[in-house]
Amino acid sequence: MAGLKEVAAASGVSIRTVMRALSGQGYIDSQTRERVVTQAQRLGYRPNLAARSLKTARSFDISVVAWSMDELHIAKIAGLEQTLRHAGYAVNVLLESAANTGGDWLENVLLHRPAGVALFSSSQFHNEQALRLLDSKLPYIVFDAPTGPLDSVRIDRQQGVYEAVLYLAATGRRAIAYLGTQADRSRLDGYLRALGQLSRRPIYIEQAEGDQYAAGIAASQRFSELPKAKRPDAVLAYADEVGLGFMAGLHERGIRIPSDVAVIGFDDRRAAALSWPRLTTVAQPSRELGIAAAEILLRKIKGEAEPSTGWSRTMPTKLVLRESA
Amino acid sequence: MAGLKEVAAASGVSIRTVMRALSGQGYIDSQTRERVVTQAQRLGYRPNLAARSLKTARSFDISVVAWSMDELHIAKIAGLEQTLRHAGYAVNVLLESAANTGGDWLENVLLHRPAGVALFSSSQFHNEQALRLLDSKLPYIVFDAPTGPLDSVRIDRQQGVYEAVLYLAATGRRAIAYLGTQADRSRLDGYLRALGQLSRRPIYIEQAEGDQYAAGIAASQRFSELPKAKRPDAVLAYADEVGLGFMAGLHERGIRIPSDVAVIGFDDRRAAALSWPRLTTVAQPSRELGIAAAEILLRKIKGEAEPSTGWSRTMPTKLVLRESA
DNA sequence: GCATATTATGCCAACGTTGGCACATTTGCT
DNA sequence: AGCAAATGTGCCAACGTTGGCATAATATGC
Repeated sequence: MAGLKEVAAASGVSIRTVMRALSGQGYIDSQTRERVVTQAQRLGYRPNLAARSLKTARSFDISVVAWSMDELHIAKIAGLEQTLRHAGYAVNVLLESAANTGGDWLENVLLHRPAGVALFSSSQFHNEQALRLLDSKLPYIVFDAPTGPLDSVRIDRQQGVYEAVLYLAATGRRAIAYLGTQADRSRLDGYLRALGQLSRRPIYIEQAEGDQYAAGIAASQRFSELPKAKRPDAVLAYADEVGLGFMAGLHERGIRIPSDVAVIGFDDRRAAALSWPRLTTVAQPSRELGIAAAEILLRKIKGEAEPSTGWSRTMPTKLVLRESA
Repeated sequence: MAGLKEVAAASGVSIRTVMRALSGQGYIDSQTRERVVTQAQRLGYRPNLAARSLKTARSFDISVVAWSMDELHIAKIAGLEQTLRHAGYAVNVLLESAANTGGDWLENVLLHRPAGVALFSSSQFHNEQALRLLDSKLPYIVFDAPTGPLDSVRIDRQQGVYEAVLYLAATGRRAIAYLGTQADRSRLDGYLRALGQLSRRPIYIEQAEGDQYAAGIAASQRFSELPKAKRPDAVLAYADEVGLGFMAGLHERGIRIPSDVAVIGFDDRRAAALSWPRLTTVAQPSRELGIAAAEILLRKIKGEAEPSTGWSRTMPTKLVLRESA
């Protein structure tokens, strides 16, 4: 309710002086400052952010754009929000699911003139869509963008899988299979790299399309049809959901985990810690990813240089050991 | 980049006329309008929201405040966001976890002068905290507030549990136990109401404090120590996590689900659909809750009456049938 | 005591939009 | 033709903050 004007009147000084007292910039008598600050407090002065944005032609909003909200996004957003808020920015969420206005997402973002944008990559935003960020000249960061010209924070999937496979080998597993699709190279490459190092031949269990849990169950069926001697004794699943489905199918068929087969998932969804046995999995440092994204965004906003190196950042995963492996 | 001024210059009319052309309010020659609209399009006119907010003294932001992001919040936020965006509002997220600035959450909200606030109730925001919303005079809605003076959208937990128990009885279960704490009355009341109707005596399995999954496992231990004849053949768990822990413990002890014991959870977390067997559970209509909250907020903002009835809304749950019961 | 920094304060315009008001033009009616 | 109503357009002030500039008061150096 109270603006600079009211505070000025109450303290018997001009608006300009109130500004100086509150912003701490420029010369000001310390007694005057104290008097003004007291009055501001008493009157409950709150700067009008709209007026400030109008005048300074810059905003303190960051738009976070995602196709849909996913459990995996949340921790990232939390880290992002925390960091940005510390820096005085507010986080604005735009969910671009099909159900929404149908307007163009970027147009929607630009309308709000945010100081920056964070985009969650997904099949809907891949490249053609996301590349438009470059034209917009807005400071931006993309979560988990595919390799390309976009600045992005990513996790090292390849390395994550690599380490998981080595862990399985270290715990005495002889035949380690990869349950996934050929589409995602990074995970597959990690698997192949590890097997190469172990001088073993890869074993593929193809993941069916569609629902991942169902695909896991389907895979367990094919698995159980193998003669016992030829069954892998460890499976690295493309994602937690696949791994959980696979485990469910194994339970159904009386195959024991981890004694008969060890299973490792990927993502560390909450469900991985609530299954039986609890699923060992490769976790992303989600909160840290969010923080890293925020920091990049803030540096971009400040206009710090380093254009040559780009702003991408890849972070390591962490193997979360539970009972399934 | 282009403002009303530029569009006005390009179309050879005054700013005021451009406004009329674009807002569609007041008299305007249709040819002029067309010309102006064309120019606006060509120049990529985007209204300056800050200027608008400043001038009209109202904003089109809604602050969503939560202590932390939770899987269960997301779907609600999605529904909320969708509805609010349709109405021209943007959703602003404030996470008030301990890690944050330490500033007062309400102060933070007020600083942004949102058109309204949606608060996710939690132990941190219970009553003393949330009641301050009333003083703020801001349009607000609380998700899942405890019974009290606050306008809120809630689910009918009592009825949800009631129906779940009746379902268990209908499928031939004779001894239906309640695994939970005495603290939460609504669920317990639903259980008691159902048992009363069935003329059966309640069976309690006390849920330990702390981690819910662990509490479920602990409960399964006590359960398995009962002589077989005295074991309940159905368990209604306070929450999915408890139920999942309970199931895990039963697996460990060779007790079969659902043949020996049926288990029903509460919440329909994602993990409930990824367990083995998949957990039957009481689901909240999350998206609809979000939409309902948004609608209430919008009506409050519009200043529609009905102060006598309040704005609370309770919505029914839905029993999601899976294999665990 | 005077000139010159230094410190302290105030005035004013501007950001882009909006709404009140006034003016100009056209239409409809007697 | 005359007058009122309806239609079309423009001017101007204001929202609260900010930054440039000017002025006033005090301190510093000779």
